[in-house]
Amino acid sequence: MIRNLTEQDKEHLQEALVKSGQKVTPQREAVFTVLLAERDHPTVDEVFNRAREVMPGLSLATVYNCLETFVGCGLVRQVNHERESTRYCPNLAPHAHFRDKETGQVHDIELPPEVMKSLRSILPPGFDSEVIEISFLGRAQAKDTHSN
Amino acid sequence: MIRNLTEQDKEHLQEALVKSGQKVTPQREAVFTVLLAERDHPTVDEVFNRAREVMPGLSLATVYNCLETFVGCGLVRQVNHERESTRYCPNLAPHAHFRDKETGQVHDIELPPEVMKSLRSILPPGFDSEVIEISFLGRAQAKDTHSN
DNA sequence: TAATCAGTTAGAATGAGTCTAATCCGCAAG
DNA sequence: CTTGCGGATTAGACTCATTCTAACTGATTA
Ligand SMILES: [Mn+2]
Ligand SMILES: [Mn+2]
Ligand SMILES: [Zn+2]
Ligand SMILES: [Zn+2]
Repeated sequence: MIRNLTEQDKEHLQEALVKSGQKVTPQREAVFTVLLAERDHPTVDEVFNRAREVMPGLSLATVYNCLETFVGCGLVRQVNHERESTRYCPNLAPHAHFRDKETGQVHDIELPPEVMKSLRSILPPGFDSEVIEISFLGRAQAKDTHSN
Repeated sequence: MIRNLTEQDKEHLQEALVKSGQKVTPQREAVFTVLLAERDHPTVDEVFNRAREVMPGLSLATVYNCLETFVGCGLVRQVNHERESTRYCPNLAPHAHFRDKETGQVHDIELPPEVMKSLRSILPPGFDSEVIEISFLGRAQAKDTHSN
């Protein structure tokens, strides 16, 4: 695990950072690598602990900073469930989140455009929404090993 | 404002509490009254401040306790947006929440059963969800005085 | 009356997240 | 090369919503 970024991932990272006037740094690469390695919606602490394995001097503050930067330039999404610690998701496709009440795992749920449309359609006139968050809470049959 | 509970509201409160083995108390009545008076999704502090006007000795801890009790027996829903303070909503009909980015106000959005169904339909087999939370973020034309 | 027990209360504790101020470091000008 | 600059990193202090604790209240019961 924590295999390296592909060239494509590196370009993605660099482009998004540079486009918003920021730099690629070893810390940012390490944090981004962690996010792409296991798409299990880790918390800041989980990202921190995983990233430290490959960059021991990394600080928690920097992990917060990197993740904030990534959110700011659209590289990752924040995922909140009730009052739990914020989690991070590098899946840029429109999707909802399903949290397993038993395991706490968070799964991505694909969100077809037709459903998005039906959601937008329930807004009364005068309401304009940029962001729609959808989260399910329930139980998922543990039939996959790869957490996503 | 803070008009009294109707008989129907009192019964609703009493039934839900008794059904889950708890008692009607003056504090719980006061907090519930506040929630029904202005359906603007107040935070704990807002509930606290409004309820104190009519019951000056009320403590913040008790407001937390009452609200937790109400959530536990299904009288109100918690509403979270990102990491902001939790808000409370006594609207038991299925609905989504729309938060106005400008004003911070939270509005209820009716959720037709057909939309609920289309949402459930996007869950892959093996995923069973009891709770679906939908929240919009955007701007609402300020065309109504009654906050809802 | 005395015991019981849920509810209330003030204040301490928790902990995710934010802020601050010092340091680091890559790069460009001199 | 040195030096200066500015963004990035860092440790640790701080915030503040929420939770916890332990004492108290007050109604009900034995
Ligand atoms: Mn999965
Ligand atoms: Mn309204
Ligand atoms: Zn996701
Ligand atoms: Zn509501």
